[in-house]
Amino acid sequence: MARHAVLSSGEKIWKFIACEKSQLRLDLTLACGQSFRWRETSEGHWTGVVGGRVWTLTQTEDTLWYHVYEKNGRYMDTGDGTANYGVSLNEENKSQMKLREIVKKEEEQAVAVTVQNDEEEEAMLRDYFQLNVNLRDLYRKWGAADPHFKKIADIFTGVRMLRQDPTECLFSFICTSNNHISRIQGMVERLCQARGNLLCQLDQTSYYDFPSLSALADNSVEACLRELGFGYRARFLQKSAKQILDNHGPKWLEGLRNVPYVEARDALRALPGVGTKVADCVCLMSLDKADAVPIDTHVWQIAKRDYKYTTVNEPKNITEKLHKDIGDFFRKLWGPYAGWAQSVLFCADLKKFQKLKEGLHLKRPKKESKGESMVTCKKKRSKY
DNA sequence: ACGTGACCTTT
DNA sequence: AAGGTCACG
Repeated sequence: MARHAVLSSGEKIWKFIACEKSQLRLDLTLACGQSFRWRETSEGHWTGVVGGRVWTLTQTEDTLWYHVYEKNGRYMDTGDGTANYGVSLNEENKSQMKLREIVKKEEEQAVAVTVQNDEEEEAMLRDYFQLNVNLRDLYRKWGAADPHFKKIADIFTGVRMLRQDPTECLFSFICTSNNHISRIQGMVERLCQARGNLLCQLDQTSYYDFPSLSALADNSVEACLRELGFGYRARFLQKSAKQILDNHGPKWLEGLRNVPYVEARDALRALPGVGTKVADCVCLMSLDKADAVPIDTHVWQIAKRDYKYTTVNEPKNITEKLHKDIGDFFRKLWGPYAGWAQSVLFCADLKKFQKLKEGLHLKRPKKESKGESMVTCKKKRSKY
């Protein structure tokens, strides 16, 4: 059985893109809860599915290395040489000259196909990581406008917004309501396993594509997902898929990339299981709305704790008004890429990344947190 | 317009 | 209680 590629083994063909760690940190970007489909398959090596293909990524100081697997789980070599043999051998009547000519032409075609594949793969990664956006410049700008950001940013460099497939993003984030990351990861994995196409197997691990809208809209989906532990979200997923196909069509989600932020967000909110927060996540992470700032309980905590964000009559839960006000607050502070900046602070607040903060002296004393994924916010005594 | 509780399941 | 949403008053 095929194995996961490892850079140090040297036996595999790795391709690469020049990319500094200030522009991209795989460990932070792929594990901060934007996408739920990446796993660290060996140290510093991340394997996941993008664009219907299985990839392993790793990086050195100024290089992003990538490997794409064949659908059957074998490594992609220099092209499909095997497929060409039969054609040549069948031409028994050809002279040696003619045969050589054909073989040469086929080789050239194979090379051309390989080059074309390489270019396509690089383009896919550049698109997925949005490498045309200069993250270091953005950090500089955010840091200049916001001292707290600057303090965090020196450690949490390279946290970059992915440009995810809108269908995967929407249906993954419908799963996030009232939920935590570790469970969401398992649910999304089971969703792909149950309704997505098998792409390849590596080291006993099967990789599946994210299910299509029509696969998700199938009537059997709700019961199936309830069996798989999705709870009340099972119905939201099936109903949203059906509603999109019935009311808009299969290309609709992608089309929202060319629609203004608020309009796209409101369109998404019409779907079952999609409220303001989920809609903002989909806008930011898959629909090119860099100024969408998803406000969840943790971002609210961050706003209160680190930005002394206060409200006259503080509600128990996040209200629609609070969504807008906190969003506007951060958009004013960080500018048109506010959603990207927010994701840096969100990432820095994840419990699994707290060890990176050692040496950074925070105002608040360290306290053992019972929270699963986030640092709990210490309540202000004066308020009670 | 807000405030509240139910909703599935797991830690 | 977990990265909310929906249906009520």
